[in-house]
Amino acid sequence: MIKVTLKDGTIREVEQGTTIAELALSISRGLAKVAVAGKVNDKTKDLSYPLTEDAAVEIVTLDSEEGLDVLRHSTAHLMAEAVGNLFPGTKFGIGPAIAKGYYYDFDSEHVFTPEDLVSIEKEMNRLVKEKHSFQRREVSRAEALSHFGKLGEKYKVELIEGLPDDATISMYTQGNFTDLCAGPHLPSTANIKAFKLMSLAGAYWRGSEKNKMLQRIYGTVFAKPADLEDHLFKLEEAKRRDHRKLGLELDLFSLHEEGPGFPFFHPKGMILRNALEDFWRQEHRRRGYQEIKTPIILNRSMWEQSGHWDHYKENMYFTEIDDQDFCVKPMNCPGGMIMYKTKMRSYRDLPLRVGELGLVHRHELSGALHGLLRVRNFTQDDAHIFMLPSQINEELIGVIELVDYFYKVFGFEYNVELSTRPEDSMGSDEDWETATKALQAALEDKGIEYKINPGDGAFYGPKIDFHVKDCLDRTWQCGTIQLDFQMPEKFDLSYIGERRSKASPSHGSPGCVWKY
RNA sequence: GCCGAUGUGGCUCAGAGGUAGAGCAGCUCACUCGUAAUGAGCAGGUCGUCGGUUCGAUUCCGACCAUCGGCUCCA
Repeated sequence: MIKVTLKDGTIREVEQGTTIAELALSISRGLAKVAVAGKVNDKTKDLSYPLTEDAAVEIVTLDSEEGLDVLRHSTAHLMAEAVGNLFPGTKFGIGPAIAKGYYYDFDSEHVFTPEDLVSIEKEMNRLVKEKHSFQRREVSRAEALSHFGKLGEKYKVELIEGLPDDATISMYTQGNFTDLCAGPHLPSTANIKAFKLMSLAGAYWRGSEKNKMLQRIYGTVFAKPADLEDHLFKLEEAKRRDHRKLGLELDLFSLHEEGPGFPFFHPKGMILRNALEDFWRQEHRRRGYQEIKTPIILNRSMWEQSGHWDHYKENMYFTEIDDQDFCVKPMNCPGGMIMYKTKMRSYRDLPLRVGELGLVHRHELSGALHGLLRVRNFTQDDAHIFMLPSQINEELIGVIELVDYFYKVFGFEYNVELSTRPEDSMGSDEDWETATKALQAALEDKGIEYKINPGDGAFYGPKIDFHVKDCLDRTWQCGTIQLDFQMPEKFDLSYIGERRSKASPSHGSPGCVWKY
């Protein structure tokens, strides 16, 4: 007999080899019915997993996000099987569970159409009726490679090769479809009761535009039909709240072929903008910010000095004045640097908090444009904080609180990422290290959960990115807090220190708490 | 940029190889009924752009432009 500690803390004695499904049944019939997987010492396992030693076990049900993830992932496999049946020769990419559903990437000669989704859905229904069980099998690396190698599943082979040496490699089979997968899965396809295929999209293998573009099919799935309907209804409701639709109906703004990504603000839209700006000014004034305005066009040599010419050129627009090259600003910081240098600064002046509502232009990829959320010009409510090294932490925390305050006022949900040094960047490793640590420290002091986004920092410094959610739960990178030691150095900024020594201030650039 | 879809009057959409319609909005007149749409009438489109096929294209083909859904939420 072994001892199993349940979620509520009770300890149960069961025979060695008892599966999680049997354990669930021994607890209650109702629980066994909704159980989809188990967690053994915090590791998710199939219901068929036999318990061999004392452990903490939790039954995962469809009432939880974890349970739904199992359902979603299994449905992805189901869809892959259907696609494989209908379109022989299809190669399989990955098919993870995502929020509210799942997707699967396929490499197929056949170009999928919306009509195909209907037939794939039918095939899925057929497979559900056949009640195929999901069978797990653990295999050696060599066996896995040979299995998928023989089938010409090059993406699977690539995945296997990328697995860590000590990884347990497992494959799941249902019906005549076998996939490389860590699991866990539902006991059977029969447990999939409420799904719908949603859309088709192109997606680069592993998200890199250097790789081949695969065809992605998105699907959604829920525990029961009522939940699915509820979700579809909410999607419809969200569409009605799409800012692009509202912008048109309420006569707030418009977009035109004459200027893709360059929005026109109408009188009513300006009323909103002005109200936002009033609020922005009020809150910044309260926090010790002064306001400036710097030019939209500055000469090339300045952009060479700032590093933009070398690191940001592909996103910039250019013009010529009196036979000299000029650039349209993609960022406000260099203007702020020039402003700083207009007079001698003392350490007593620091921190110097300066805000700017600056109109910036950036060349975004045509396919990325989206209403007012991804545009080619926008007013960025930028700020430049010039500060002593000793003031960094406090200032960063102040900015984090400011961003949080603004988002809370408008009811935005957001998540936070820490973006680190990109390949194409400038400055010493030490500076990057210091700056990244400082941002990290500020986040940790505030107790904010964040995830690291490697290589996505600005070319001159790491940043904290705030991703806000839209009505369809899509996230958009909005606010960002950057800490850079590069600009002050490039522009030779200085202040007179306590001992009359000259030193270079640090520059924090809390860009766009919002942008519009 | 890449994959797929779409592109018809201000808006929402229908339509077919032979030179285009509906509703709403707009304008005029009447009604005055008070808070999303009363009646009658009028006006409004080189059917995204440019080429090609054809006796003829907005409808077929191609290119381009724009818009929409996506482009790691990692086996």
